[in-house]
Amino acid sequence: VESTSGPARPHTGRRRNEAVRRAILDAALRLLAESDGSAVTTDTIARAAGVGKQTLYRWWPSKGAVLLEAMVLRAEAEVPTPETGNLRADLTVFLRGTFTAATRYRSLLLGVLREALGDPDTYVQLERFAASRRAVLGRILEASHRSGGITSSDPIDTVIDQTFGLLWYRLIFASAPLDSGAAAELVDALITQLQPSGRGSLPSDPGDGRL
Amino acid sequence: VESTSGPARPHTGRRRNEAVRRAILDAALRLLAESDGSAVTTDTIARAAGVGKQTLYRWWPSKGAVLLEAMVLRAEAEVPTPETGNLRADLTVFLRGTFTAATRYRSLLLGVLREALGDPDTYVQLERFAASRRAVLGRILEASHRSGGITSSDPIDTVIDQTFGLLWYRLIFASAPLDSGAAAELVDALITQLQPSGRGSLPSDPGDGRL
Amino acid sequence: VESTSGPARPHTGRRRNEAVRRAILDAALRLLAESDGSAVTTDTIARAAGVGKQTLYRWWPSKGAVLLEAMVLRAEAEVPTPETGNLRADLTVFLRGTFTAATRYRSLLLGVLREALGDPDTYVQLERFAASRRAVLGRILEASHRSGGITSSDPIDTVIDQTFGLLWYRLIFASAPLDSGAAAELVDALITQLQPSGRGSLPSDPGDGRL
Amino acid sequence: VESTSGPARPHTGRRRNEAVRRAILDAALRLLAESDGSAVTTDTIARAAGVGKQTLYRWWPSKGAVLLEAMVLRAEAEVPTPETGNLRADLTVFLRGTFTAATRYRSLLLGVLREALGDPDTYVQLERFAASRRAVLGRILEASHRSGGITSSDPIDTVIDQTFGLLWYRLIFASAPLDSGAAAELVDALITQLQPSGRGSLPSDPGDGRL
DNA sequence: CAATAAACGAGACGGTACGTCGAGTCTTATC
DNA sequence: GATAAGACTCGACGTACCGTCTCGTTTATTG
Repeated sequence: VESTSGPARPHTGRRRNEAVRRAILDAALRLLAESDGSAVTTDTIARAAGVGKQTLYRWWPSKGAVLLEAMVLRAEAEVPTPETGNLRADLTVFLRGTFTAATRYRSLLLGVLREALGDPDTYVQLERFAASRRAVLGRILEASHRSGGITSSDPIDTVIDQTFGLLWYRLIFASAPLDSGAAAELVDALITQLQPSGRGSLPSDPGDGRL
Repeated sequence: VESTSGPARPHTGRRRNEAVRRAILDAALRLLAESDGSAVTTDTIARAAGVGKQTLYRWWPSKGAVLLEAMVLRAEAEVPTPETGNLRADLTVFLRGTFTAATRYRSLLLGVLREALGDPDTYVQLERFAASRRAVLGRILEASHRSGGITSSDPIDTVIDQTFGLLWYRLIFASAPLDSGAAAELVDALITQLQPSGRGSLPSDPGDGRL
Repeated sequence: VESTSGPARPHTGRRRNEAVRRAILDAALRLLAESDGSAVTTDTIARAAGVGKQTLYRWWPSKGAVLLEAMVLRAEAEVPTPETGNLRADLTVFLRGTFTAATRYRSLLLGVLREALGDPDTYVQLERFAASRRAVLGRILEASHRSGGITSSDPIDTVIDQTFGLLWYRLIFASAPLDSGAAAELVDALITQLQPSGRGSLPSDPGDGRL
Repeated sequence: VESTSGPARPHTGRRRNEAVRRAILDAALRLLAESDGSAVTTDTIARAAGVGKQTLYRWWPSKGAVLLEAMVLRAEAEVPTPETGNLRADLTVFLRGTFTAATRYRSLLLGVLREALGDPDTYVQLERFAASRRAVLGRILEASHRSGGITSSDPIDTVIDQTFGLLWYRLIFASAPLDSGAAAELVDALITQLQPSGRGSLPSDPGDGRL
């Protein structure tokens, strides 16, 4: 009933079954959680969802896209984006939530990453997702900046990339846990870093000749 | 039988032929550099190296392992590990070198990462490599610590993971370049972060400011 | 959800493409006819048939099985099994047809034999085929026997094995042609052999004492 | 600088080790007897003989040639070639011996056959061997012929091919045993066949239609 | 008794074919 | 017309075996 001019053919054919979409996303998620990741094939996803493979490809362009959508859905559902204006508080909430969710969906994220590294389309999508996450963090940092104590704005990109970098790095290499302690430490570090350098010395970087 | 990698490589028996090993590693490197990464198959590596596929599998357990060894070799050859004791100088040299090499061998690194995410053996090896890189940076940071200026030592792991995290994150997502400017910015950030939390700039305070 | 009363699920999904089956069999046949036999690989068969290798292995367990089925098909299509009751006539028609077909498909038959000697599955199938051919000839001989002139029935197995033995022997070693002349000679020989021994002499085996 | 008067340098260096030759032949034989034939590779033969692979290829041109020589050796050692002039006796001894030996070395013979079907050189050698065996049988048949009772000589080739055909056919397909009983039956059959046609006894028609 | 030459055990090597696995497309029958 | 089942094409993977090549050693012949 979406035409404003009243279609003679109100609707032909079966509609897209929303339950099927959820089943596929859930199956992908579940398989990634349960198995080692090498068992997540298009066939197994389809079978686990009780779905034909073609249905999968009718709605997503590739396997990676399915994983990606599952990931985005999780990210949006689980990660808070509080903007109270209090830098330390906002940052803590955001990072704690992000780290927790990332840890829970580690194999999902790494599965998506793997796909993205092999498939340009998925890569672009994942890049977009990463950019949107950066934007969220950027907004938190800038909000605090505007509302108060922070004057340095140039190195914000570095700070952001350090943050998500640490996140992905620990996801990949598991060099240390991504728990609340890690979040707290990182919050301190970022705040220190963003404050005006106590030393009067400004890093006099004269421009680096970017390509 | 056109070995694209140069001179007649005499075919030694009984002992492992070192020239063959080099030819394979070189071919893997070259293919990753020249092509989009999807063209790097075991067949193409073997053919480019003028080598039978079996020889490849005689010495490496999988394709990923070959890429990995090529990567480790590059890392060791290209990245300096200066330990003069001057934190800022050492850090700058190390990060600049690391960033430059990583950028040059981006497709190699990402190729290895992709393989590692799909093959447990390769993953373990890559993890080991990452740990050894962390150790190098750790030694630089701790050396400076012992030799003077810095007293805070607890959050070193966070600093290290932030550093390599930023490196890998930018390799993957290309959110910003990994050039000398980035290195310089990061050096400042890390030093700030490692200094005593006294914003009143009192390095005499041995407290570490952790909450 | 297993029904105890047979297949509740008659058939779902795409059906086997008969054209593909024919294409594979034809390609195998053609390649064996055209080339020296060493060029008949699974890859070339699949490529010549315009088919993925996987399809080949979906329906046949090995390369030999494909050749075998091609052979059986030819045998059934080309060799007449006349049973008029007239021994000499029936035998002549059968042997002439068999010899002609065998000669035409010599490389096919030898290719199958080679595969069978290396692969137990193919061997079993070939054995079955040989048995069915023996049965056909056996029926001809026994039909004539029942309908008339021949009384000796015991040595029929020997006669049969001599016949197919000569066929295979000449296919393999090409010691003499397998033409109509050869068929005629063999017919005479077999009829003579099956008739009651004109001499009253029984072969008195003296025993030679060898193990 | 080749002397026309033979080699000025009669022999330098180590001589061929006869024990090695035997070890290789024995190993080939043993492996064929023990295993299913697919386990008889150049590597396993060499290893079983305690010999380097190169030694094998120093003296034989291919794997098939090794098997072939083992076979010929066995044939010469085991099969008697009696020529007393008594057709029935000679034939019985010859066939009994041949059948017994062939049965004992079945896997050897079939292994050789398999190699020959894939390797032209081995094929030629095997063909030569088969021809020499035919010649032996031919001499027995002709000797008897010359010495007396048999007048028909033209179909000797058919008789010979029927005989060895039955031998190989039963080796391959195991349709019936190759024991003394089989030999006795075959002797009767061949003698009957070679005698002047006992029924109407009209040897007056010499035309057989062969080209 | 050295120097030389060949045979030898070992096993790395180049190459060809094999049979398997997964991605994404196409077809059939059903709902 | 959307769906479940599953057959299809394509291409990469890792393995097996062949026959060649070289190493380092042993054994015989020659100077």
